[in-house]
Amino acid sequence: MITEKSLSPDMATIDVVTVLHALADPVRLEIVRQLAGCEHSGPGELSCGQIELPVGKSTASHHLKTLSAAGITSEREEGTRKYIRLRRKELDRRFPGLVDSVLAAAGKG
Amino acid sequence: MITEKSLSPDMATIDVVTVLHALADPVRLEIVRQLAGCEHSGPGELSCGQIELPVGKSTASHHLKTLSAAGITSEREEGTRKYIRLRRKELDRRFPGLVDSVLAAAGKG
DNA sequence: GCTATTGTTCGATGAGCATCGTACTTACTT
DNA sequence: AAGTAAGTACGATGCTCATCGAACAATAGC
Repeated sequence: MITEKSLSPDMATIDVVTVLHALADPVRLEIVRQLAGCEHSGPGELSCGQIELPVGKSTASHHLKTLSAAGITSEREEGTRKYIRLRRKELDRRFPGLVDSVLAAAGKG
Repeated sequence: MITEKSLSPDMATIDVVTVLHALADPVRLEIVRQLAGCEHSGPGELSCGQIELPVGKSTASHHLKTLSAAGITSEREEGTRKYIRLRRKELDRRFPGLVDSVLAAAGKG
């Protein structure tokens, strides 16, 4: 069975401070990096388990919820798995250059 | 007397997460906005008192210290006043496009 | 010298949050 | 049906931090 759960907030209502706060965490930034990395070399989405993080499952779940609530990611359920992807297009339209510059910045040691 | 106190951290050592965290606060974002606003229509710097904020003096002082410690601003003392400015050039060189995109994003309701 | 003015420091307070482990739910597999 | 795999929910814990007011320090001006 394939369910579509679209709890992602409307882009027009999304606050910059919320986005910045969501990105201002090492674990969440790493999630975004991995999601961006699979955008052009994969299906553009990852299941929770495919994202490799230095924290436990429940903590990862918390961070993924934070990113989704901030409007940065969208989620899609399929069976027991949940697939996450960057809301790249919408983000770029609302906050031009933000994601790109943050990703470039995150790429630096 | 004119003192130069350069407590600003070296740009090369500055962490993206720290910068994002510093920007992820309404008050600090407003400070950055006002500093950016006076860059090309003024001396490029503001004293603490010239920055209008909806918080008390001690809180403003705390936020200014946070921005400086994150490498986003530099400070210059002159008498009893302290003048703050954006470290724009250095930031742009280390994190290209970041400040611009954040400022543009912050300009949206 | 006295008095504003400017900004910092300190202690307290209250809220938010990153983390963990355990228990639970749902779905897939055999 | 029984077991396993994938995530979520919950309660607890401890840290960080935004905020305030009051006291302090340093300088400028009269």
